[in-house]
Amino acid sequence: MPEGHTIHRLAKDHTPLLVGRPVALASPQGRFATGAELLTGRVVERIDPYGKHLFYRFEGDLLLHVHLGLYGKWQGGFGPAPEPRGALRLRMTTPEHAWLDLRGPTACEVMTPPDRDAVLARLGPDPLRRDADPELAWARLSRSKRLIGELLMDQKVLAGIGNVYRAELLYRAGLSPFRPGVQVEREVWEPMWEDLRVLMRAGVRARRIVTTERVDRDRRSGTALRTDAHYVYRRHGLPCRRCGTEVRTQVMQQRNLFWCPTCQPA
DNA sequence: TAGAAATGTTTAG
DNA sequence: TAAACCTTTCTAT
Repeated sequence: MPEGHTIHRLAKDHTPLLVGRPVALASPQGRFATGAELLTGRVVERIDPYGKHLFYRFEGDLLLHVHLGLYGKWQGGFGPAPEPRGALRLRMTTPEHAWLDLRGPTACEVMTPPDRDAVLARLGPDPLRRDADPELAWARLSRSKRLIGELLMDQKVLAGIGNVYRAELLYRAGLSPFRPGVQVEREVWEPMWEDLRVLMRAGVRARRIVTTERVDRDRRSGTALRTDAHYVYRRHGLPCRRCGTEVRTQVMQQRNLFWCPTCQPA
């Protein structure tokens, strides 16, 4: 689930539930017990998504920082919350009887504004944010000898992109993951940035990553085909949707990379 | 029941 | 570069 589109979706979903309300926090698992106690009863002032990070600002200049990591998950509902099962890091409840459960995050911690600024300082522009400066990404990308497939995963270059968007963005651009950043032309990169914004915004709306035209069509007709959502991601060994060449995979930047050697020539 | 994998990041060596 | 960490889910035995 959690690339940047998920984080922005969560901020949109949680804002009407939490902002302006005093929230009760509990940590049935116990690992966030102290933080939950510190924040309980405070009003949530706003929720800011940035890359893969979520910041819930509480009154009193305190922030709840959440990073879902690889398998963190939020679930929620209205009415009586279910009996806590398994490892439940955090449960938030509102006076209106909305509840939100957080499991498995990499980060769930209380922060001060300077702490948050330190986190933001490590992030490049987030394509989903209006205030994103694409020149910053270009500056870091175009001066690096590292491979474009590595650079796209670096949150200091671009914040919010993950392994699915990396593979799909490169495929749609017809660009080899093995091209060094310094050898990516500006005329190639600029449309990629725009495409990434389009894809990630679509991901926020659809609540999942959809990069293929076929799925766009199917969604319009109300019959989304889950298996057709991607061009290359996790399609290792299957024929490329456009040319039929076998999609390849190899670990790059600690994650499985997928690409079509014909559509993305080295 | 065990093991692997998953849309991620940090720390150790 | 490798390992650790957080949790769930699916597959194999």
